[in-house]
Parts: sequence; C-alpha cells; structure tokens
Amino acid sequence: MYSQINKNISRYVSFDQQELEIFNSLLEFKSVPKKTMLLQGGEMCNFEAFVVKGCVRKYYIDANGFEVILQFAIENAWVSDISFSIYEDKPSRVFIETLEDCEFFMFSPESKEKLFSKAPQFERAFRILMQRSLAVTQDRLFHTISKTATDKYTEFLLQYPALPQRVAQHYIASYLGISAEFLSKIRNKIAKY
Amino acid sequence: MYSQINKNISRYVSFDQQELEIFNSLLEFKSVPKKTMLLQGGEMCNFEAFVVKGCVRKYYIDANGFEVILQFAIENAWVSDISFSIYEDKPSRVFIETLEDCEFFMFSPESKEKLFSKAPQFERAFRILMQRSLAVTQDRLFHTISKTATDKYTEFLLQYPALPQRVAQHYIASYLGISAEFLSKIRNKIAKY
DNA sequence: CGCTTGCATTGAACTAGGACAAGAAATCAA
DNA sequence: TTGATTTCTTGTCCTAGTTCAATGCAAGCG
Repeated sequence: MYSQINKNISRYVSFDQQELEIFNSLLEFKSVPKKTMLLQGGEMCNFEAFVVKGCVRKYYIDANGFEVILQFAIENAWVSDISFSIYEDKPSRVFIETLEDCEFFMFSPESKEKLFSKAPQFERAFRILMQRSLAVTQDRLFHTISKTATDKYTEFLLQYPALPQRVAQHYIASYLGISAEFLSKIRNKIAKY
Repeated sequence: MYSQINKNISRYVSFDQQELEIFNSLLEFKSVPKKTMLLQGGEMCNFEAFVVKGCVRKYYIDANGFEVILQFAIENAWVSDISFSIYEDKPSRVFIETLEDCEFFMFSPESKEKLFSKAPQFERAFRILMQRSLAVTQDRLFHTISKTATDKYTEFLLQYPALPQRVAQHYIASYLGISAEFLSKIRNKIAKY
C-alpha cells in the first residue's frame, strides 16, 4: 500500500525501513469521489496530497472569473497549494478538484513538523521535491511565452500522452492558456495528417 | 557586510549568532562588472548567488534563438539555475548575466552540504526560500496566461517600480512576454493620462 | 570630436488566436 | 429510454499583439 509513495520520496534521498515507517505512520489515507473540491479558493491549504490513484486539477480564478489550470496531478504526483497559505497567513485563490474517483495520502503541516524532527533527512527530500516543482513551473512559463498554441499542444501530448483520454478537452485548453474552441481547431488540423 | 544576507536568510527561520557565522564563513564574496555572464547556457550551474548590489537577468533561449527573461534579480534576491543542473546531470539552457556592476555572495553546492551538516536548521530556511520562488513563479505563470499586455505592464510597475529606470525596455518586454515595439506603444498610451 | 552601435518610437500590414453563435455528439440522471 | 446537461466542433467576424520597416536619439569608443 505504501510502496508507491515510498518509492516517490526515496527518489533523491534514500531512507531505511524504519524511517519510512515513521513517514508512513504520519500519512492519512483518503478516498474521494470525482468532482470533489479538496481546496476552495480563500481557504487555507492544510495538506499536501500524494495521488495514489486518479486525477485532479489545480486552478486559479482571477478577478473576472477567468479560470487557469496550473497543474494536473495524476498517479504518483503531489498536489498542494504551498503558495502563500502554509507559511504566511494569506488565503489562496487556488482551487483543487478531483476529476476522477481518487485515492490520496494526505500529509498535514503538523505531521510534516513531526516527521522533520524525528527524521531530519526528510527535510532534504522535500526540499528537492520543491525544487523539481519549481523547475517544472519555470519550464512551463517559458513554453507559455515562447511557443505557438499548436506547439504547446503537441508538447503537452508528449508529456502527458494519457491525459486527453482522461480529462475534458476544455481543461487542457485552460492548462495551455488557449480557448477551448481554438484547441478544437488545432486538433482538427493535426488529425488531417 | 553580512547583515543583508543574514536578514534575508532569517526571514522565516531564526538563527543564533554562531549559526550565522558558520553560514557566513561558507560564502564567497564576488564583485563583477556589468554585462558579465555568470552562467552560459549548457554549463552546469554550481552556485546560488545572493545579490548584495546590482541587477542581473536570468533567461532561456529556445531552439529558434528566441529569448525569454525568467527573472530579474536585484538587491537581496537570490539567483541560480536550480532547474535540472544541480541535482541532475543535464546541462541547462539558462543564461545569467549582470546588467549593472554587481556584488554577490556566492554559495556553492559543496558549501551548502557543509552548512546543512553543521547546522541542519538551514535546510529548512532554504526549503522555504524555494517554496517562495515557486509561489512567485506560479503567480507569474497565471498572470502571463490571463492578463492583457497592458495589465501585465502596470502590475509589473507596481511590483518593481524602480526597474524601468535601471534596465533596458526591451528586457522588460521580454520578461512580460510581449514584443519591445508593443511595449513602447503601451507606454505611449499610458502616458497620455 | 565624429562615428558607430544599440535603443526607443511610430506607422502600416498582417496573423494567431479570441468571442460569439449554433449545431452535433456524448454523457448523465432518473 | 428519454430528456437534460455538458462537451466538442465549425464557421464568421474581430482584435490584441506581431513583424517589418524607417527614423530619431543617446551613449560608448577610437
């Protein structure tokens, strides 16, 4: 049951059996139906969720109600809103919603503190995870600015080949920063070859 | 001399005098003229630089030679390419260049390791710094996708009121993801009120 | 001092992508 | 099964922003 998450956390730092057991004892397993909100804009985010099974989207809403998907998290990914909510007291404008029936391990800030005091090695592992998210987000920013919509979509397909079968197309459009209609036209054009 | 950087690192975690001295002893002070490359695309980035004085830009170049500025770092900011270079062995496509005469504290991965082993509290401080960079980058991604060019520019002015006097306008355009000409037109329009 | 080189501005022509509308297809609820 | 709701497609028109000049301006350099 814990093998997925243990493999994930051991990716850049190795832990012995005992350390992993401490870690696992601090996780809360949670099964959630599709279309459930894990976080509502304005709430404080008091978890980091590891996706065991299923798919969620994390999105912002701006002042005019315009929605932008920041992240799809599928199996073996982490999702949370670390932005300003855990360490500062500002509420976030971020929403997190399941798109399929999901299974998670929920990890709370309090558990995190406990973990770091009992097994400080984990601080390092979480720092590296954070670093990787930053790298991914920077890359995404670069692509968003410099590529055409068609390029962005074809690269998206390479990166997440299974997602178009799993999530609605207009969500993908929102992730890419283009309109749903235009994505449809792009697909149409691509299909002709 | 060390007060700026000590204040910066103590922002979310507090350290005693002794810990700060260990930290300071591991930094290398460096004075660099303007237009110097700190990192050339393809090189491994083996530092994190804290800007004591001056201004640098960090940018990507894509396959067609198109340049995008990811970050301006001015006084009291950190700049580095953590993306894939320090912990994985892929070279980065990131460039870092000084735009003014600069003073830095350079912090190497080896020093970082030493610091964390001597004073593990710092691991936490660096994790939080990382977290803040991620939050800032996510916000920037969101704005890039959802705002008009004019909005982006006026918000940029609020966030970095001093920068337009310090850096060339076409760099700001590149940061905002718009053409230099269009930024000029936006400024012209704004000036009319 | 003049010369070159880079930077900002402006205008005209062009295009990638958006907004709107309406129909077709698919999914869901009961 | 059927109606209802959501999703996807397609067409038309429209606009924010680009590209490509051309021009003026300021700065660094010999």
